[in-house]
Amino acid sequence: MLEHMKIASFNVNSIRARLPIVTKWLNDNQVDVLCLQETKAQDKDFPAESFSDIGYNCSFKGQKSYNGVAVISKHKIENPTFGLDSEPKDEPRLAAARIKGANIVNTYIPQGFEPDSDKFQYKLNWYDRLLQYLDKHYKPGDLLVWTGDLNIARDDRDLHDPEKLYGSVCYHPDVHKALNKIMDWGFTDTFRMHCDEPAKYTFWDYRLRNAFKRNLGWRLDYIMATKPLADKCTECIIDTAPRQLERPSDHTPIVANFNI
DNA sequence: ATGGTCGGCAACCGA
Repeated sequence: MLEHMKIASFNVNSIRARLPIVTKWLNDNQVDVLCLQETKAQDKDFPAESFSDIGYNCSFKGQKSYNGVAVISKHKIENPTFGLDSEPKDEPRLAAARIKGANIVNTYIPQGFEPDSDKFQYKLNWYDRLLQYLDKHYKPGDLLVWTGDLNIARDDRDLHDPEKLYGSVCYHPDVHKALNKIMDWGFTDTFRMHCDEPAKYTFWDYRLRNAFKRNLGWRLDYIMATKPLADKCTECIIDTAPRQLERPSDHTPIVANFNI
């Protein structure tokens, strides 16, 4: 591990549409690792050269139109892998790697559509399969970061209207149960280590008028760490600076700093 | 406000 390691997560909603925002953000912030979700590009179309030009390596898995994950790193990306162990593997939803001795699992978890749909059952099942995956490949005592767009707001502080939205696919007792099973395996929510305030969001729906300005948002993006790493987490912040630029994503980055 | 806006990609799907 480095003496100092900054890890970030950003759902970009198309890496090609957001390339100027992402490269500017990397130049400004110089994080060690940036995990991306919803890159929405096939591998042949991923702009890897734009990252190597500014000193970053990348590992990515995409598909046409939907999903897609990437790990962007200043350091060597060791043993990059994609997807869950069981079928369907959903490779464009999970990227894992080892960087400077830290294990990284970057996920774009299914949104779930509606509570009574097959897609919601698929989301719940995805969480179960992710727990099996984590338990097979890692131990709670490992240096492990699980990050990404988890498509869940954890509690009333994490969404703008918890009463109205309770029971919707990203704020539902079943997804809370599924996420808490993984948290109980051995993760700490690094943002909540440092901030217990409500209304700190990482996502604002494009479909709500002036959602960002009115702060009608959700906290859906997380940096979870196992105890050995969480003990070293000195800071975790949500960076809304990219929201001020042209054509922002509907999400904004979250960044955690770890000191050895 | 039971609406609304994005991105991909070429008619709608997904969020």
